[in-house]
Amino acid sequence: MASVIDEAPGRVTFAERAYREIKARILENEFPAGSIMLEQELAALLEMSRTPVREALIRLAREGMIDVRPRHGMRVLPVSANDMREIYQILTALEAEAAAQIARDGATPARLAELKAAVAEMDAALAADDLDAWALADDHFHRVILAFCGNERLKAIIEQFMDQSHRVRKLTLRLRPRPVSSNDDHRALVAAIERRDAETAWRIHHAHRLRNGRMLVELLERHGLGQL
Amino acid sequence: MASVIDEAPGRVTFAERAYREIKARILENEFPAGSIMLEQELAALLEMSRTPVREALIRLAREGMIDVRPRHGMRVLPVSANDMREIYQILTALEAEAAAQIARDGATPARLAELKAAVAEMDAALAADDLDAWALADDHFHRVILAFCGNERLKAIIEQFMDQSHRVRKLTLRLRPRPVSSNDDHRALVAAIERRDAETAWRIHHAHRLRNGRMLVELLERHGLGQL
DNA sequence: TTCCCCATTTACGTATACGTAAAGAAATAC
DNA sequence: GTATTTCTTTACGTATACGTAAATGGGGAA
Repeated sequence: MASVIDEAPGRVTFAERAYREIKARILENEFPAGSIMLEQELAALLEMSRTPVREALIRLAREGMIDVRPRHGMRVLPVSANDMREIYQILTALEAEAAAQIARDGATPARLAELKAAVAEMDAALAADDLDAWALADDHFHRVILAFCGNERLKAIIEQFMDQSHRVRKLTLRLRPRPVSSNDDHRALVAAIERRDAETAWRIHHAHRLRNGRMLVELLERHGLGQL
Repeated sequence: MASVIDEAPGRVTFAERAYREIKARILENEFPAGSIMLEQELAALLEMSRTPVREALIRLAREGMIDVRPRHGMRVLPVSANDMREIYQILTALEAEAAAQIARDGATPARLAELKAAVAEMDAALAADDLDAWALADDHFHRVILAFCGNERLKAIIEQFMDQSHRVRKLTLRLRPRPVSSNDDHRALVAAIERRDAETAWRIHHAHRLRNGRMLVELLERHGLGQL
C-alpha cells in the first residue's frame, strides 16, 4: 500500500517541517478555525527560529488555509459555505478531467487492480460501519486517480483543494447519510475507465463531486459550522 | 478600462515588490528560460536584502516558474511541450467552468457590454493587423471572464496558469495563423452567456482552449522552443 | 462616565550574522 | 594525461538583531 503517494525524499528542511507540522495541526483541527498564533509562538512550539516558520506561513497563506495580518498573527481560516462552494466547483471540474484522462489513456491491468482494490476497501469499511476507515479509503481512491492522471500540475492543485476541504469532510462525516452512492459512483467510474469510455468517466465523476459538494455546502449552511 | 483587474491596495512590502519584479522579468523573457541567478544577485539588483528575495523565490517556485536548487541559484524553468499540455488541460477545464458559471448566473447589461467591448477590441486589433494589441485584448477578455465568474479561488488559479503560459503565447504569437477563430469563439461565448445557455458556453470555451492548447503544444514541438 | 490623545509595548518586515555542506580548484598519485 | 583526494570558496538555511508602525492602555478633558 501507499505505493504511489509518497514524495521524493530530499533533505527535509526546517521550513518544510514547519509547513508540514502546522498544516497537519490545522487539518486535524488541533488548530481550529479562528485560532490565532504569533510567529514567535509557533517558532517556540516547533523549536526553531522565526525564519523557517515565516516561510511556512507564506505557503499556507497562499494555499488559503490561514490569513496572516500584519500585527495580529496568523489566523486559521474557517471554511464557510461559500468557500466550500468555490472549492468544490474547482475540484469538480478538475477531478472529472483527471478521470476522463485516465479513461482516454487506458489503465494498465495493475492500475485497474489498484483502483478496484481501493473500491473494495471502501466497501469493506462501509460493510463494517467504520466511517473513519471509509473516509480514509475514499481519500485513497481519489489519490490513486490523481496518481494515474499523468498531469503533475493537475495532481498538485487537486491535492491542495482536497486538503482545504479535509477539515469540513472530517467534521461532517457523521452528519451525512451513509455514503453508499459514493461507492457506487467509484465502481461505475472504474468500469468506465476499464472500457476506456472517457465521456462517461467524466460525467460520473463530475456528478459525484457535484453532488458531494452540494451536500457539504448544505450541511455547512444548516449546521452553521465554519463561522467565526 | 482596467475596471476590474486591479488588486486591493495595501502597503506594498519588499517581498511583494521582489515577487512582482522578478515575475515580470520572467514573463517578458528578460530572464529567459534557463537563466540562473543567485539570491545575492537578485537582492543587489532589487536593492534589498536576501530575506524578501527568498520569500519571493519561494512563491515563484511554488507556482512553477523557477526551480531553486540549493547552491546553484534559482533557474528560470523552460516551458516544454509537456508542461504546456499540462497547463492547458487545467486551463481548459477551469475556464470552461468559469464561462458556464457566468451563463448560469446571467450577466448584467453592464457586464455584457464589457464583454462585448472586449471582443470589439480584439476585432479592431485584428482588422488593424496589430498582433500585439490583439494579444492584449485577448488577455483582457479572458480576465473579464474571470472577474465575472464569482469564484475568487477559480480566478486566482486560472490567472496563475495564464501567467505560466504567457511566455509561450508571446513567443509564438507570430508563428501561429491569424487568430480569427478566437474572435469568433469569444463572440459565440458572449452570445451563449447572453441567452444564459451554460451548456453551450461551456462547450464553446472548452473547445476554444482545447484547440489553442493543442496548437501551442504543436508549435513547441515543431520549433523546439522551451528546450534548455 | 465617555471620548480622545499620547506613551508604551510589541510583532512583524527587513537586514545582517553565522555555520555548514556542497561545488570547484589544486595538487598529488598513478 | 587521468584519476583521486584534499583544500578553499561560497551560497544557502537558519538564527538573530533592529527599526518601525500598529495596537493597547492609561490619563486627562469634557
